[in-house]
Amino acid sequence: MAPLSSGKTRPVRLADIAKAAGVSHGTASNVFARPEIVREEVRERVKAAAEAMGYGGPDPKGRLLRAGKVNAIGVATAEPLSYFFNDPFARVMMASISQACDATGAGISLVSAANNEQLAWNIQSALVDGFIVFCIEGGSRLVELARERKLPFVALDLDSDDDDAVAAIGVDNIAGAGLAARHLTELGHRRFAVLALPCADAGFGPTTQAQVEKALYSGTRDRLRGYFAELSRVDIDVSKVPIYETVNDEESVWAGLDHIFAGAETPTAILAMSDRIALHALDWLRQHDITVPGDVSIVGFDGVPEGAVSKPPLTTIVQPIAEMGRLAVKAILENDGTFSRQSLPVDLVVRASSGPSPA
Amino acid sequence: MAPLSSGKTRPVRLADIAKAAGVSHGTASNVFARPEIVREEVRERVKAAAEAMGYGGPDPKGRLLRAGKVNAIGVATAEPLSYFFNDPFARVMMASISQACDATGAGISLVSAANNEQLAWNIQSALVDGFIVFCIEGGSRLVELARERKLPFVALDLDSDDDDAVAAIGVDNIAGAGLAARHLTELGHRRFAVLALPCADAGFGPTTQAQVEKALYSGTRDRLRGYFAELSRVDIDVSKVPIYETVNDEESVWAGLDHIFAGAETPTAILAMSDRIALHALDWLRQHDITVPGDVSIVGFDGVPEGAVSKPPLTTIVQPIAEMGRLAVKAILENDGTFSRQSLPVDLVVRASSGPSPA
DNA sequence: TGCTGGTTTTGAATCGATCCAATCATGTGG
DNA sequence: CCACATGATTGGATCGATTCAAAACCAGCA
Repeated sequence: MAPLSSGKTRPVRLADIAKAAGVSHGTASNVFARPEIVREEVRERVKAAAEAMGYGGPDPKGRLLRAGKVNAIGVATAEPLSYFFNDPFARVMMASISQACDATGAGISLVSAANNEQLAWNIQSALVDGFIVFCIEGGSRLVELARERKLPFVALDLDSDDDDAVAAIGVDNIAGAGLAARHLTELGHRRFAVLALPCADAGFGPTTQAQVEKALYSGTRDRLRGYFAELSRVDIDVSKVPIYETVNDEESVWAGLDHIFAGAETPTAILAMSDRIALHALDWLRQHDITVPGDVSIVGFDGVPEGAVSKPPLTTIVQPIAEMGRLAVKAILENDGTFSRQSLPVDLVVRASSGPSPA
Repeated sequence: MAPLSSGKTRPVRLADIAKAAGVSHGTASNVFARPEIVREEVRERVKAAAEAMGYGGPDPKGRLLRAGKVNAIGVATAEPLSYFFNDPFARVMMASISQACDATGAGISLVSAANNEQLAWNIQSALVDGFIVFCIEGGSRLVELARERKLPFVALDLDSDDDDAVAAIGVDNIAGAGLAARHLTELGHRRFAVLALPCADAGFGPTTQAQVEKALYSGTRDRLRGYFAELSRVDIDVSKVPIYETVNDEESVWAGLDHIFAGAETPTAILAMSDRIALHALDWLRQHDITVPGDVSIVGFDGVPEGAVSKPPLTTIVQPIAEMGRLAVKAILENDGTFSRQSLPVDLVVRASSGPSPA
C-alpha cells in the first residue's frame, strides 16, 4: 500500500529492464538495436530481464522521435475510409501503391474523414513521411491541409490546376478523351451524348458546354474539351450534343440516360467520363433492351478491371494506374524537392462495347 | 559561412517560433492546443511568427510520445499489402473495419510483408494502439509477433485454436458447414465433392478426411467436420466423398475440378469452403458445359458481394463480416482486458447455384 | 500600501527511445 | 612493464512536443 509501489502498472520501459539487468540504458538499447556489439553474456542477461518483466521490445513511439522518419506514407481522401476498399478506381490505385510500398518496406496509413473538423485533425496528426492525396471531389481543401503540414506530398489526378506549385500526377485527359471520340467517329457515329463526371460539388442534371468550361474540376473540363475538339474536327455540331452531369453513381447515371433517351433524336454513341458511369449505363441499356454495340456504342474512361469482364466488355481509355501509384510512392519516398507535376499518357483499349454506327 | 548559420535548413520547431515570438514554449504550445486560454494579442503574435517561419503546426511525432496514444489501429497480414485491396473477403472486412474506425475517428495502418524478417520488423515498429490480425495462412507466426508487442490485439478467423489465450473473432464453422450440407441433402443430393481451403502451407491436390483432421488451419478442419457430420446424418458414406485441397485460386480450383470430374461417378453437389473457390468453380463448370444448378449444385462460404452478381448467383453461407469488423475495432479501442474469443453465427443464403438433384 | 482573487505566463519535468563522445577493460607487441 | 590498439560500456544530450505547479501580473478594494 505504499503510495508509489501500488496502483496501476505502468508499461515497462527500456530503462526499467536496464536497471534490472544492471546495465546502462545505452547498453540495453544496443541489445535490441545492434545485438552484435554487446558481449554475449550481457546480452543474455538483458534479454532475460526483458522477458521476465514482460517488456514488449523498444517502443516505436520513442524511437520515432529520435529517428525522425516514420517509414510510412499517408493516403488521404475526403471520402470515408471505406472508399479505398469499395471504389474500383481507388482499389486498383491502392493496390499499385501498396505494391510500391511493399517493395520499399514502407507502410501505409489511411487518412480520411467525412466531416471537416475531423478531417483537418486527421491530416494534422497523421504519423507519416508524406501524403498521397486522392483528389476526387473537394480536393482543394485536402491539398491545402496536406500542404500545411510541410511534408512531401503528391496529388493524384491533376484536379485543381489553378495552382502550379502542387506536385501532382495525372493523365492527359484531353488526349484521352480525344482518343475515345475519334474511335467512335471512325466507326461512323454522328449522334453523340456525354455522361459527365461532376463539375462541382453541386449535384447532377443536364448541363452545357459553357457550364463545364467553368467547372471546378479540371478533369471533367478537360475530358469534355477532348471529346468536343475531336467531334468538331469531323464537323459534328457539338452545341447539339447533350451533356449530363452525374455524380458517378447508379442513380444519377440512370437519370441521365432517362433524360438523354427521352429526346427525339437518340444518340448512337455515348461518351462516359468514367468506367463506373459506363458500367452503370450498360445496366440501364440492357434493361431498356437497347443492344450494345448494336444500337448504341459506349466508351468509358479509367480502365478498371471490372470493365474487362462486363457484358459486353467495355471499350475504354485506360490510365496507367499502376505506373501512377509507383510514381507517387517514389515521389514521396525519394523526395528531393524537384518533383512537380507529371502527366502520363493513356491508351485506347477496344473491347466489345463499341461498334459501327447502326445507320 | 559561419559554421552554424550555414548548412541545410533544419525544420522549424515549436521552440523556434516561441523564441521568435518572445514567449515560452509552454505558451506557444497552448496557442495551438488550447488557443482560448492565451491572450489574443499574444496568440496573434505567435501565429504570425509561425506563419513567417513556415512552421507546419505541432509535429505529431513529438506529441505522440507525450500523449501515449497513436489513435490508429494496425491491420496485419502475412500476405502482401495489396491483398487488402484485391481479395474479396479482405475487402469487405476492411470496409467494415474502416467504417468502425471512421465512426470513432481512429486511423488505419496497413502492416504486412511477404518475407519474414521484414514482417517481424514491420510489426515491431508499427505505430498503432493495437492490432487486428488477418489469420489466413501462416497466421500463427503473425499472432506470435503481434502478441510480443504487448498491445491489444484480436485475431480474425479463429485459426489457431491450440491457444486459448489469444483474443479472436470468428464464426461457427462447423454449424455453417452443416447448414450448407443440409441444404443440399434436403434438395435430394447424394453424390458430393468438397473443394477445400488449404490445410497447411503445403500446396494443393487431392486429400483425405484423415489428412484434413490433422490440418494446421482449424477453419478448414471445422468446415469439413461440419459437412461430414451432416452427410453422415443422412447415411452418406463420407469416406467416398472426394476432397480436393485448393489454395483458393483459379489454378488449384480448376485442377481440383479436373480431378473430381475425371472419376466415373461424378458429383451432383459441390461443397466449396470459400466463395472465391465457388466462383472459380462456376467458371470451370460453365466452360465445361455443365449447367448450374441443372447438372450440379454448388454452395460457397463467406458471403462476399461478388457471389450475389455471379452467373448464377451463388448460394452460400454468409458470415457477418460487418459485425466482425465492428467488434474487432471495438475490442481494440475499448480494450479492457476482458475480451477473449467470440464466435458469431452464420446464415444460409439460398440463391440460384443450388437446386434439386438431377437424378 | 497591502491584500485578495483571477487570469496569464513560465519553465522544469516528462514521454521512450537512440546516438555518440568519453571512459573503462582487455590483450598484444616492444 | 609500458604504450597502444581494440572492444565493450556508460551516461549525458537529443528528438519535439505537452503538462502542470508555481510565479507573475493585474485590477479592485480596504
